[in-house]
Amino acid sequence: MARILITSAIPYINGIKHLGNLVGSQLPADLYARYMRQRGHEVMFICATDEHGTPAELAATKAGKPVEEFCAEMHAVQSEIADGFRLSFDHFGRSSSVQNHSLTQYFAGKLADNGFIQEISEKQVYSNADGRFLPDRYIEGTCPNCGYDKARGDQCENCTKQLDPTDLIDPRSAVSGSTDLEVRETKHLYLRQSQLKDRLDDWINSQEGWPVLTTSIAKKWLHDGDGLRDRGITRDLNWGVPVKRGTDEWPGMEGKVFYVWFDAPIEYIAGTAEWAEAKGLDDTAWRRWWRTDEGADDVRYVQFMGKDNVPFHTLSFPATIMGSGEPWKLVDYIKSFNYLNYDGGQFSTSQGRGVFMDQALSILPADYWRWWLLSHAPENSDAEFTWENFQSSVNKDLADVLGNLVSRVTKFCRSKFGEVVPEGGAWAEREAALIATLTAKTRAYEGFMDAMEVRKAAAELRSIWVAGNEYLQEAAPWSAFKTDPELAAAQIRLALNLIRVYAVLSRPFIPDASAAMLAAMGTEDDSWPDDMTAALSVLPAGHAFAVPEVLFAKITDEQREEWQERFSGTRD
RNA sequence: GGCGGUAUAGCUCAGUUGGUUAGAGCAGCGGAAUCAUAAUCCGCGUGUCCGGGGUUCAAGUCCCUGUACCGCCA
Repeated sequence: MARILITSAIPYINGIKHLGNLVGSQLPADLYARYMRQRGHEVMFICATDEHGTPAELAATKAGKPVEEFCAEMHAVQSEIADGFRLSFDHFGRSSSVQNHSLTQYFAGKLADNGFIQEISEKQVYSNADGRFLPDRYIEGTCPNCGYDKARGDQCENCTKQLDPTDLIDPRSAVSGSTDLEVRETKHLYLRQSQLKDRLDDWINSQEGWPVLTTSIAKKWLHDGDGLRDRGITRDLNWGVPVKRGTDEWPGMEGKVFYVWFDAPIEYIAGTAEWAEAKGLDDTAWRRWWRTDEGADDVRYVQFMGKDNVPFHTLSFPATIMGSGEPWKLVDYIKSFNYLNYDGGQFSTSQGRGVFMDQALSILPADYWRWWLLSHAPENSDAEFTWENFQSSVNKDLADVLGNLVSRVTKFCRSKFGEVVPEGGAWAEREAALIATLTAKTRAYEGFMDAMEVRKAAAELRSIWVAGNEYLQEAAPWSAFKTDPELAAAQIRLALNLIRVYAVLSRPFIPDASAAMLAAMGTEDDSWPDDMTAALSVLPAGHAFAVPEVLFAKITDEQREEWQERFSGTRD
């Protein structure tokens, strides 16, 4: 039994995430966590909301609420939706937790002690009307290059020229529209990542089998231009982790907070601490997952994220860990994903384009989405969601291949033998051949799941379902019943057991249907089929079962067209 | 502009360190069966592997170059 620590990139608090966000981190992480638990490993699966930063403050203002209240509400909303998708987090934390405050301050202190923090004075735009410094992209004005009047302080969206806020003509606050702006001198802390460049480079190069997407992005940032740059880790904001050096005040940093990207990954650790507190456990309970000198030396740590998050997880966060000079657990494997597009374009949170998590659950059960998203996960390149593809995949795979198999077996048995596993007869060559096939396919499936080859695992699982239909078609118990009822009984006894095996194997992908299948079979035996022959004998003759409701209703053309129309525009 | 990714059957995609007649699912066509959510099973693919060069006994698979689309640029 191994110990596996799994984290999913933490979603930003500012609103409900879309399906592209889900498939890029939380969902594959959940697949892996569920699978590893089923295989008997000790799993710690942590996720959280990423709550700090300017967008959260502005969203709270727009909602007319204090930012703390806004975040608490949105955390509850996101938590409920995660439950709806059956995301099996051991803990769904918050980056605004007291644990994260103290750990973030702790790491900053250690980094400063070891010389990896530098104080730099810089000039930033301050808005008197808003009473705050404005990040570059919250300053608007006329582009000096093309004359576009809604250019942002970081870049003109019209002519794509990179800008400095001070370049803008007639600059104004994007928050209030005020032109009462001034440039002020302010001091910030920088993480000297450049000092750790060689260590990071060696570490990345020593990794075997990481996705190309992960290493290529990391190397680009390490070697592009002047190499890895230092990054500012503080901001002039109210909402965030106050800048402290460990537990001490940090002279000159009064009223400032750590920048969101610095405290967010630390929340993986803090979230585990939150888990311990919620469970009423002491610090040793979470430290054994994170301190290699306190029991974490045998932990395998796997992170899941979309490609936009790769730089932080391959460089910035490891720099924080390494720079601390302490034996905190570094990630062992980074599984990264490309983007999921929506019907010819991008999913867009700001434009409300695509299907959002709450909307998805309002029209179909979680299993439909889980199956489609995972079996089409954007592993090797960007993938695309279309309603036609979704409808045909779900109908064919779930309703026809799996759902119908359960139906035909249970209903046939009920009509010929009643709702109990029939007795009599014996397996023959055909059954031996099926067991050999299922054994080989199950081993292949395990291999793909171990390797986090999500699409391939889904394809293999599907082929395992298909093997059941192939067997039934060949064995044809409906024919055998007429001439040799004992043989038909043996075949159906196997087929009923097959349903239980399928429930177990399918659970990481479609947990609700899996539970329904086990319930219908009247068993709580969810042991993994290490030995297929034994696994297909778990339900003995005489065991009662029930014919379940239709597991997966098909998506009709009318539904598809309606949803296609409903989600084509923008969200309210 | 710089960097990165992707371009394979009508559609969605696999193709390991270069090596037998380039594969899968879906859709389509033909057939079997009738237990089942008209579900299942079997059979059927002459694809300039984006274009053009090159390396090699051998390239979808490596190198150069062109084109298209996508993303990132702290």
